[in-house]
Amino acid sequence: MSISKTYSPREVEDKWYAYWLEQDFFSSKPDSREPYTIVIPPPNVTGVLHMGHMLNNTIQDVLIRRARMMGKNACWVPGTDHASIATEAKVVALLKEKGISKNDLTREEFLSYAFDWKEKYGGIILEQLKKLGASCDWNRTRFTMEDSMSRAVIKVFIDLHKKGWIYRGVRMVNWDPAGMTAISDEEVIRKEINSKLYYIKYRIVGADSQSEILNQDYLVIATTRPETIMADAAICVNPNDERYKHLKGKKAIIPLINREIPIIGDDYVTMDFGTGCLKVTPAHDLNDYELGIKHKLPVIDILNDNGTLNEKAEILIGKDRFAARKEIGVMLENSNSLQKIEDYKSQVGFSERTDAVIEPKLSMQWFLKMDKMAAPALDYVMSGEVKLIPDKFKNTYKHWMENVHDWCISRQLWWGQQIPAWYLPDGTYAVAETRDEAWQILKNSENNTTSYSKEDLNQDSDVVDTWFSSWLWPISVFDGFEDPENEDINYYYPTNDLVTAPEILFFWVARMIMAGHEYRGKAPFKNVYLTGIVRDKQGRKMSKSLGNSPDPLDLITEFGADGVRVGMLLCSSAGNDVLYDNAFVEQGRNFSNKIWNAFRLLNSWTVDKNLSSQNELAVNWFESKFNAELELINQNFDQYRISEAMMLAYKLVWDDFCSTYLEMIKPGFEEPIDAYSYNKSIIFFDKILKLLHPFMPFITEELWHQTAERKEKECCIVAEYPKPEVINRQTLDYTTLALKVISEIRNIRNQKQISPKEKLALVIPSILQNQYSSYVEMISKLANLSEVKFGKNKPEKSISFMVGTDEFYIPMENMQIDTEAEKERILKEIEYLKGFLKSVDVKLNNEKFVSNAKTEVIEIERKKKADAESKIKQLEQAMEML
RNA sequence: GGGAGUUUAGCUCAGCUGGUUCAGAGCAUCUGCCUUACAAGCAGAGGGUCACUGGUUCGAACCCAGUAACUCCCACCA
Repeated sequence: MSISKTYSPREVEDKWYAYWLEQDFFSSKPDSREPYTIVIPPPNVTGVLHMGHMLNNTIQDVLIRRARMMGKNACWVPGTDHASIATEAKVVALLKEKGISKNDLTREEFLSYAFDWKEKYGGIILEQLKKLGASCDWNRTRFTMEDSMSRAVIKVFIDLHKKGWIYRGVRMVNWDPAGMTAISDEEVIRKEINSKLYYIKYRIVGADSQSEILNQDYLVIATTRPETIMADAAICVNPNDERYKHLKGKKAIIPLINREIPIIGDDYVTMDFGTGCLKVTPAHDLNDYELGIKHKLPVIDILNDNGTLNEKAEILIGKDRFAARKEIGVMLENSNSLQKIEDYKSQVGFSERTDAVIEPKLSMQWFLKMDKMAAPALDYVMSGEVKLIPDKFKNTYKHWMENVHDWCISRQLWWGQQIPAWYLPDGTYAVAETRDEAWQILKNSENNTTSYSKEDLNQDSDVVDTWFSSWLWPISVFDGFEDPENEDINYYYPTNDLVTAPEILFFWVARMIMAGHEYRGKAPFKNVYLTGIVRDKQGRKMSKSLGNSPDPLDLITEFGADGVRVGMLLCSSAGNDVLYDNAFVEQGRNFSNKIWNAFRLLNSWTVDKNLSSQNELAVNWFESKFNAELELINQNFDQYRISEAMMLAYKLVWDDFCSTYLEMIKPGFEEPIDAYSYNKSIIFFDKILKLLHPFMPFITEELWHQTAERKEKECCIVAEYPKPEVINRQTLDYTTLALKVISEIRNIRNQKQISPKEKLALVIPSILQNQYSSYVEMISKLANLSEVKFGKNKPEKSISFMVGTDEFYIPMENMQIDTEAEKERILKEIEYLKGFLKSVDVKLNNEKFVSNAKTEVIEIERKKKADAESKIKQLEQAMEML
């Protein structure tokens, strides 16, 4: 049977994924084993897989598969997030295409459309994860808006309200005019924008308009938002500002609408910024709002929820705020109220979900007090009970937790958990799960409800922030709210590792810790592995809009899931951004191919049972090598240096197993191999497959079944992860030196342009006879030698090379030896060594060094000196011979 | 404006407690090879003033101070 020269992943991947599912290998139930649990950061239900997911989920799958093989009860809980703003926006857009406006629908109708849509397109991303090989327990798939999880959200809301941590209040919120909802501070992305600073003249009431001194006639105010002048409530100057002292108590007139406003003083105003005059617009700026409260100014809100101007603006009613800004500029110009326009850079907030410019807006919202919850959540991380990997994020975390703001949790949307607050027409309200309970609460309260009936109650039309459901995720996926003592939650909680992006450290990670502490008394996980952001070669974040992101599924088709996984791991150390390049994935594919071909070689051998066992040295060496590397790999895993662990495995397989071990034992063309070597090699390969399985699940499973007859259910995915065994350090050291000798000989071949086919001879210094006698065969084979001798002197016609402090010779009787070149090479070497020796001598002659340095260090220096001297001596002898 | 981080080979990054695993790895590059597992390969080789300037030390990529560039987070200067 001939096997393809290249590995073709496609059928292999589908076949094994289906088989794993069929055998139920991913599913987990509580038992006596130690649990190892990961909850997936739930992707948006409407999302499609992007490179960030690939990285994130590859890491999770590596961790979970390794834990499974190490005998733990591995449970990876998948699911999706309802992502209220993003999903609602998509549904609204879809309805719009059908000619349906959200405003024309009832809440129920809209939600029914939304659920239909979710049923149809939701969860595509989970199907995509399967292509990557994700070994989630799909029976446990959850959705943040399914009934039971929603009930948990409502329960928590009511509980926190009872505790007095949830409150309702008028606040300046970040209003997203595109999403038509308030969003939290964390969802606002600030960007520096090139804008214009408009210098607008406000006439002063009572000033002599004929006055020759223009400056007394009007004030000039610098603003980036001229469209809000109609909402001005005052003009504010610094009371210490000499320029404006005379204006105290006077009034100014808003241009265009000619409304009078007072001129007030407050030292909030910086004198040297702009003109030193500030227009106070309480409805549209947070500072102005606070200034307005202090000076009891009216709030004039001139904007509709969608960002257009309303009738209070008096002019430009119905125009969008940005259109209005332009028009006002022109209008001010025409009415001679504009002094000048300057270019200006300012920080503007954008909605994370819709990218609309945020409008500060006063509105009634629900808030969650954060101070009480933040304190313990900070402790978990600072004490190391929850470890952030890498720990540089500790600082950022601390800073945020110490300056945390109350969390605006209400959203003016329909897609989400509706806030369990019930209002009477007079504005009194109760927080309760049902209308009946709310009615009971209100009846029992001191409020007078006699004039109302239960039917007069209206539920708050807002929903809670999506994060208000996802912060419960590690508990709610195990039904820990509805049934706090159930078997699952007690077994799986707290989970082990969380793998997520640093971007949502506060949105999500910090809040999960808060919820975990509040409702389980324990943080929800022990380690948080923070991946970087996947960027393109130029360092730009990969995004759909830039079109710089490859489609992960295309990559999987082209390079195989294993190749893509390896590629992602190769370019990603924890917490560092990933500069993605297809070259990494290619490297991953090539690695798959390498493993495939190692198998082809093993598979091609015929075993001769009558042959005595050979290659014992090679076998012993690789055994030790494997164990030594396995130890290192495990150490790296323990430190979550997964990329490093991957690279070590890569080198072990490619360099040590393929390039070295297999070449050592490979029989000649069409010759059989002895049973000992063959069986050992199969055992090694088997271990290698297991070692690689967490990184490359598909190819390893495939080959695992090809290398031996396997019983039903006997699969690599559930095989026991190799354990480090005996390491013979001497074998490792001696072999390393022998390999060095081989490499030197090959190098000389290259330099002297001697064909690898031409056999050479080698003279090994006789003092090394003990060390090298068992290596003669191996060296001869790998360096293609005809004869190896032990000797004291340099053969007359020969080339020499050094390994360590020993000089080896390759006799070259038939070859032309360029004596001059050889001399020159040796001289150069001697010169270098002498320089080196000098620097060592300086050190050793330095009394301070000898008296201060550790004895080991001094010993090392002495050895360096001795080695260098011995090398020089040998080289000088060689010179004489020439 | 405040804070954190980064800067080591052409690229991506290791380098742990200051000293032989100290200047490393992978990729890329160059040279020679279609050698009966693999050209998605094999065998070799060449790449670095460890951002810069000082300091501490017998000894600094590593510790300290300053400078520069970049990145991220936080923040209400119109």
